[in-house]
Amino acid sequence: MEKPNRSFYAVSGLQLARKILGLYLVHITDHGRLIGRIVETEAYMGAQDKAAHSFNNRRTKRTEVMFGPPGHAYIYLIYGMYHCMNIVAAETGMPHAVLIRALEPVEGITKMAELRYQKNLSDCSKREVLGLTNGPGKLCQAMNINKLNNGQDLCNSNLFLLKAETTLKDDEIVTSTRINIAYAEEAIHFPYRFYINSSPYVSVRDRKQKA
DNA sequence: ATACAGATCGGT
DNA sequence: CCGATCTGTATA
Repeated sequence: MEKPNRSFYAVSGLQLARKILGLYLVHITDHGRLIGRIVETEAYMGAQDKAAHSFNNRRTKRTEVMFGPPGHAYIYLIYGMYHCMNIVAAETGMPHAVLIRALEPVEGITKMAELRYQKNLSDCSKREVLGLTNGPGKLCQAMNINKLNNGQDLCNSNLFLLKAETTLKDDEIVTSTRINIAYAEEAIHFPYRFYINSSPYVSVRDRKQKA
């Protein structure tokens, strides 16, 4: 499997959100390789998107990475206790990003269980196994991703993507509105969330999904 | 210097 | 549904 190059990421947030579904997120840590397959994403479209931290080109210490070149990690602390990971999209100066909302655990699952629950994978219930990475905060905990990874270059660090062997068909993907953005006015209704319909690791399913 | 809300999660 | 927990951001 192959690592995407910089130009892979130099597309709009919407395009990238769809494009990275099914790809693998890899984190090489001191305790081994942690790998998950991306099964749910959300696009944040920068200046024009009221749900985005970079809405209206708000440029602060926190949002700065999103204004940089594509293919870097934007990671922030949410609610004082969890982290969320995004991948910066689009060209430099255009602060698009893609939030990774859910993974299917692939490698290092035992370690993920320790990081999430401080216990052995074999002692986890089925519910706990499904809860390993089915949410943006959960997957960061399981993958040992935190603010220290903010700004890392996915083209040149221990945190990166790998392309999948197979590509997904459009009818395997559900498009829906984004989660927990009630403050975002008209953007509440934008169809900027994507997930693999067959995956049991999706965080929230759409009530009336078409595909 | 102060106020306040948040791209979440787990327990009730 | 509620509370945890704390930083980023805006306002002054």
